[in-house]
Amino acid sequence: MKEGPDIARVAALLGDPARANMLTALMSGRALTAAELAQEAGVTPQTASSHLAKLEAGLIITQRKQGRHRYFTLSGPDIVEALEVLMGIANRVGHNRVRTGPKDPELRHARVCYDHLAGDMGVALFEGLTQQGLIETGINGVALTVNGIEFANAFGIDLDALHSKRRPLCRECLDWSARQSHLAGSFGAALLDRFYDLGWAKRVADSRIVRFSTEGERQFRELISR
Amino acid sequence: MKEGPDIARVAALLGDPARANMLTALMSGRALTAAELAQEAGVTPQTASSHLAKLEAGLIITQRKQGRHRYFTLSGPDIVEALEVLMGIANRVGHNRVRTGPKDPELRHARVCYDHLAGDMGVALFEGLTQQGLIETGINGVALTVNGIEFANAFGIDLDALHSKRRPLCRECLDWSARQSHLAGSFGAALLDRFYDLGWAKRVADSRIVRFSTEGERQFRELISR
DNA sequence: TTCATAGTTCGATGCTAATCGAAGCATTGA
DNA sequence: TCAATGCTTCGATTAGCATCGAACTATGAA
Repeated sequence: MKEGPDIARVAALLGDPARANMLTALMSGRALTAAELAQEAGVTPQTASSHLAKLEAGLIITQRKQGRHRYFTLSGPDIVEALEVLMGIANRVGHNRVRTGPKDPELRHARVCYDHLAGDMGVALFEGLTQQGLIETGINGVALTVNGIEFANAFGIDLDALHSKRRPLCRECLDWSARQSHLAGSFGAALLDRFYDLGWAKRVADSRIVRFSTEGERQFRELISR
Repeated sequence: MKEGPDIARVAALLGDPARANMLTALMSGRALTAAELAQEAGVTPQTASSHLAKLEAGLIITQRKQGRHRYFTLSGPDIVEALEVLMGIANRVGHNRVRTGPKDPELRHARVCYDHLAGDMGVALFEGLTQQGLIETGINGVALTVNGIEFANAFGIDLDALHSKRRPLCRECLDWSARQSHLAGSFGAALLDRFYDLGWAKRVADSRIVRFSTEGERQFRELISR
């Protein structure tokens, strides 16, 4: 027989559309209930239950019972890493889900993509940071420059805390509405969190829309065009 | 509906045992023929052909026709990355088969992981440097100690030049054959470069194997056990 | 107790995909 | 030209698994 870690078993667990949808929904780090995950995946609760049982048996996710809810989370940062690498490959080889996107202008303007900013604002952020020499795109992907590290600290982002995670700091993510890159990875996520904290933007409930306040958007524009 | 890269499609391609075996065989960097891959996967040539067609259609591998042979290679370094991450997960969750890591003993001994040294030699390097107090592992990752800086200068590594790059100087990287850490980051890469320069080791063409000369390995052992 | 909500288990169904034998191309060498 | 090798295509079989309706368990609230 063959030797080595059984990657097929793990990959097969990620290789079902319903399960992949659930897992990407969990990438935000938030714990979600079985019902929420079922809706996220577009399947009935029974089907979701079966998938969740498989993912748990495979130690991809863990669950925590609380009252009559069951909260699921990814079992470790390596799962996030795997999902991000797979997203990168899917982008490269052009395996994108093509759906005639909702024409909702707010969604096109600013929305969350897992846990970071996407849409026109996300693309603007990526371009602004690049223009200012704060991030650089090389053969190994995107990375913070020395100036970028300074910028992050000044903006109130604890890079050490992010570094300690296994997840890559910066990563490109193809924007489906703008067809350009926006910034993913733990730094991308931290930036969006900071925008929330500063009160520049809020997430609209039950939607992927990120709504910037007038003042918030002004300050955001200033930040990326400094 | 959903947006974004279609992870499931890519993961499903990696999620079949036969295909996963083929892909891991290709991780060595060598181009292999359809027949070799069939044997590696333990399936008949017909079945292998079908799998290879799928992998090629999914742009996971590429083929090169040469005479009546067809040589297959992975389509990019991101595939290697994905396989390594998946191996890490499989290890963590205990989805193992008999032995870990690459089959080829030379690959297990010393190979490149992107641009730094991995395998038994890589792990030995990491341990040796730690033992001598040249690097230290803290909550924020690995860092050079004062003695380590001295060591680096004495060994002919220009730390200032490395510092100017945006890439972290030291970084831990889990070795998938030895299941222990080896040293990545720009310092890890610089060390390997230095080994090449000193003639201690050479990279084997069309492969990830790093081959140390007898004398080179002796000096390497001395360096890390001083 | 009774009802509502959250989630699971069971069973049936239907689809997909892996597998291999047999036959078919294509290339090379004699 | 013929034979051998390397690989693919075709067809049939099989097995696994995703899916959902229906029924069941568990928790909480009235």
